[in-house]
Amino acid sequence: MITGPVDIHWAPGVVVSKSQFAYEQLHGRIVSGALAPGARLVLAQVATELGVSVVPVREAVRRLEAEGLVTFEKNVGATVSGIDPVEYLYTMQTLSLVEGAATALSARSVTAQELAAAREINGRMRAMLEEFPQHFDPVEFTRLNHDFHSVLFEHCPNPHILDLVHRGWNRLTALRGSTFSFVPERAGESVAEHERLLDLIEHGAPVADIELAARRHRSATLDAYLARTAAHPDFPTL
Amino acid sequence: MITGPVDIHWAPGVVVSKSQFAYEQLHGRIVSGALAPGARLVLAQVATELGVSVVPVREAVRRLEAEGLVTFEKNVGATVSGIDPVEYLYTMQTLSLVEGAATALSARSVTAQELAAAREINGRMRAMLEEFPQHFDPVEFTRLNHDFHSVLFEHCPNPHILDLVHRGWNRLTALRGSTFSFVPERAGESVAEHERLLDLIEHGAPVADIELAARRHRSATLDAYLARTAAHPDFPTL
DNA sequence: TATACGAAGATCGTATACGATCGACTATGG
DNA sequence: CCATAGTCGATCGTATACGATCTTCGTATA
Repeated sequence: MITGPVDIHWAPGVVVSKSQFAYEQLHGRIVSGALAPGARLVLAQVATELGVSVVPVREAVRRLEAEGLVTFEKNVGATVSGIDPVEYLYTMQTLSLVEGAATALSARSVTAQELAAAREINGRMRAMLEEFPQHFDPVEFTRLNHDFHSVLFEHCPNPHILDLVHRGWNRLTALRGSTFSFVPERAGESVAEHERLLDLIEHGAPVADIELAARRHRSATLDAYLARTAAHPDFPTL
Repeated sequence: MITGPVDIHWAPGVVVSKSQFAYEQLHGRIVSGALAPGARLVLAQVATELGVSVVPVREAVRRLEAEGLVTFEKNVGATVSGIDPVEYLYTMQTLSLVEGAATALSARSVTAQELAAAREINGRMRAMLEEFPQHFDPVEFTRLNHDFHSVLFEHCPNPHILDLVHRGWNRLTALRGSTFSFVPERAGESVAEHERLLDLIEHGAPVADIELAARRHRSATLDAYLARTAAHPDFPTL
């Protein structure tokens, strides 16, 4: 048996530890949906599958726990996190906050090409609604939605805020599936709001306006969700 | 030698694992300043001191790394994080964002007693400035400042946001020391801004106004810091 | 039948062992 | 004297071993 680090060679010259390898494997499978919420992660079993020992796996699982993708219970084990309505509310509200900020902080750095790319993506989203309204695919629509917003916040110069945005998106897409499967009525409004957001950015609107627009855009989706479930109507909002 | 979990009995009925124990020990020593930025954390050495083996210590260190209190370099080791001007900027900006939100979300839940307590704390801060201006103690002033703000954001109903606020404060106080040692000129303005913030909350001002006031209060301190260092004058702000 | 008790299996938490890696120091050649 | 290659010690990364704990399931008893 091989012992020691045995660094897996990733790209030429790049080596990753086994715990990093285990983390990336599990993270990928959770975010991609291959590991669905509720799936149990038995350390020894995962270790065997990945061809490493339990120690790196354990470390990977703890990292995933810190990101909210996995729930770890003492002396019991790890499962891929579920996300109940309350957790959904918390996560969406937090994402609304940090994504609004990231979008505003990025606004001045978005290039004309990127703006055009975002418009093109939004055009495809609109086309999905107008041309094939009877075959609306919420999964694909949600994916495009992610790509659209990525363009707008990826230039965020504050890596802490950007990291929080990524974590929020990961949690939502991995644990909740496609947003627009839950609130399809938001699809049309989203496309229109995207257009307004692009205009604000293009015309160099005050960053405060951009932040508010991006924030509202997301919290409106949360409101639509809450209206459906009628849960926590008195939860304070911003 | 004792092996196995050996759960330390904390309070009656409460048991914590050794990795939790190690985490709490290290976290406490870092936040309290007993372990200063730059201090090396040699796993085997820490393990001996705490009376556990290296595995739980390693896990604790990784948790601290995720919180930004420790820097862990592959195959080299862990050190208590320093915080350079750029990191300070990132952290303050993020804290400005989440603390503003947490304060606004808490505003409606703050009781009259708590409001009075906050006023009392702010009164002591004012007294420090007015009565003994020649013996201004920035450390004590910073502590009171923390207590003041804690009252205003601790009711935040969104635990994710509240957690981010705590992490931000921890990072700043542990790694940077007392804020008002760096920008003593902000002390007087802070007391005045606190008063305005309390008034807004007491009179039930719109949460958006409260959020903005709380956010500005913090970002003004950041601005004062940046004015001193003259670093990154073009960094985008909210 | 329902409940309480207890034993067995699965799984976790931790200790220990050891190869792998990095940084510093030393030696050697230019 | 400086640069470069080689060696050594300190420390990390991972594998393995094993006691501790939780859950489950069967059995006895009211």
